[in-house]
Amino acid sequence: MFSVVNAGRAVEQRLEDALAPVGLTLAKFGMLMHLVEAGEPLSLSVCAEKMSCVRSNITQLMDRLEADGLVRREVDPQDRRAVRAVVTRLGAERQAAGAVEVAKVQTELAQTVSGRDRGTLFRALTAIK
Amino acid sequence: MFSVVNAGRAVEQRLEDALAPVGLTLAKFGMLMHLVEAGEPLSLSVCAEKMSCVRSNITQLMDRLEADGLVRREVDPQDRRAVRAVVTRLGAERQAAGAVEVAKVQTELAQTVSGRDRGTLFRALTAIK
DNA sequence: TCTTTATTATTCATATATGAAGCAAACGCC
DNA sequence: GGCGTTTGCTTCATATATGAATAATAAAGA
Repeated sequence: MFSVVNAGRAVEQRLEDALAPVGLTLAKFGMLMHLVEAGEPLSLSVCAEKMSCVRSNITQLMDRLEADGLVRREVDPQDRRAVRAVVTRLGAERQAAGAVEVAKVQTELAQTVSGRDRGTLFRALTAIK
Repeated sequence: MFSVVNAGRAVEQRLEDALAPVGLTLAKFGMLMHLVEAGEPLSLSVCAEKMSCVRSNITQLMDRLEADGLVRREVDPQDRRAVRAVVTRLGAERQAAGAVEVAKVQTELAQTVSGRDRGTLFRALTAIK
């Protein structure tokens, strides 16, 4: 049980280390990734769902992303309560650079686990909820 | 890769949920567990090693544990720079109660993963560093 | 011995995360 | 239309974590 927790933290740390030179954290990269994937501005509520976290966390994350110039807040004209996150040009570039680093980590980790075990691992881990 | 991170977080959350009714968090329980296991006061540096974290984190964790009355700070007479953490009676009781809850989670999780897969899972996960 | 270096803990700034409380806007219903 | 309820976001308090800077003490070396 603790090996699952430890492995999770180890992978997170490796991702953080890989993203740091690009100027991203795992949280920032994750948010940008979802936004780029969506291809359109997302309301902060939707962002919270995608990131599986509470909204107040997104408020703060957006503050930091906005301070970095990677995202812009935009009021939804249809629903004036809603705020939508728009990825800036710089944000998209940074996300792409981060994706390259993340892919490298993925490749490295793939070598740690044999191909035969990978399926078992994936099935077992996704069964944990 | 992300399945490892997600599974790790899911297990952490289950442990947090299981420990909450006892009045513990995972960090607090982990620290108490190491102290009880050691059977003697540990310096904060040693605590940081056991918890695999930075010392300033332990300073804060001890502040909270001390505020809860679960641990006491004691100056080491041999080395007046050092501070040792002593588990209180209440701390030991709380740790024992927490251990029961953690064991329950362990049992639940064991049922999620078939016996045959468990070995593979453990080997693969502990290989990730 | 006296000075330099290393170790120990704390403090501070910051990042990430949660949950409760609050405000503003939209929605439903009468 | 007006009123209560829900929704969307922010703010605040708190927990966990890191890393840099600092103070106090110990250890090593000239």
